[in-house]
Amino acid sequence: MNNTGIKPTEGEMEILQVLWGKGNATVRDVHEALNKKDSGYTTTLKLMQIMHEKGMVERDTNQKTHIYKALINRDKTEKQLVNKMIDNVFNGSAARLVMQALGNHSASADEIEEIKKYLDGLK
Amino acid sequence: MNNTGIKPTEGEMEILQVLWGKGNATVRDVHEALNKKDSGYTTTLKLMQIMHEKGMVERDTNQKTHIYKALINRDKTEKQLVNKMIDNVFNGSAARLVMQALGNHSASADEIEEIKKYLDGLK
DNA sequence: GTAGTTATACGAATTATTTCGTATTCAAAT
DNA sequence: ATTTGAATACGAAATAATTCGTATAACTAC
Repeated sequence: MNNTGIKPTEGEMEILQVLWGKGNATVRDVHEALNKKDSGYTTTLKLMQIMHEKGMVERDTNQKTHIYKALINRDKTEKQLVNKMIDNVFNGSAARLVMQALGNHSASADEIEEIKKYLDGLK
Repeated sequence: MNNTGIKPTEGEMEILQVLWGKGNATVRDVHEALNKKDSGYTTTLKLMQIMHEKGMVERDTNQKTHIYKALINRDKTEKQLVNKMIDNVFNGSAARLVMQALGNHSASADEIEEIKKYLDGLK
């Protein structure tokens, strides 16, 4: 298999988020999308360069301004992080994670409906 | 409010896991519970000492062998980490996290039933 | 009481991650 | 052509996290 064991750091996740959303983006695009007051442009640049070294992203360097694109798979990465959390925080219980995710804040009635439908599909 | 903003590291989470499970534990208890082939006893010790400095755990030092106990709240900590992941990985959608958690990891039929009951309760 | 085992304390090395400063290059506008 | 602005490259500092080595104290058993 391919990207087993790749574990993006928190900063890398933020960037991947943007790349997955936009498809393609320049460093400036990304830097502005995450409007961090706390860190500068070259920080974002450096991070993206490191991600490139790691093979997480590819870039088109034909123009002066490089265009970046995520190389690692969104779904796989999400699954990996969720699994890690299930192990690391919830002792292996997916159910406990789910309840924690729903019991607390952001689950709207719509979302809950959606999830129920999804569950019915699983059975 | 009390522990807002406390963010256990990964190593700390593993230890908290054990402490929450057992209630009380010595360093050796913890070290053996997480049987890491890759790091030694004093590493676990040091981590737990640091957690003590940070106020995450308390300890009874009356005996030679100290007894540790988690001070920070399990539920709060879990919620905090889950919320962070919802933001950081799932762009704010709890539903997406839930589906990722169920679609992949071994959510058993029992677990799914449990979750559905839980959802009905929420409505 | 001496040897052996098991604790804690704690400084320091190692590794990972983030951040920035500065040099340089390129393009556009004057 | 020269200035100006925006881009990359890259070393290196700053910060955070983990790991270990070694000193020392305490308990156990001979």
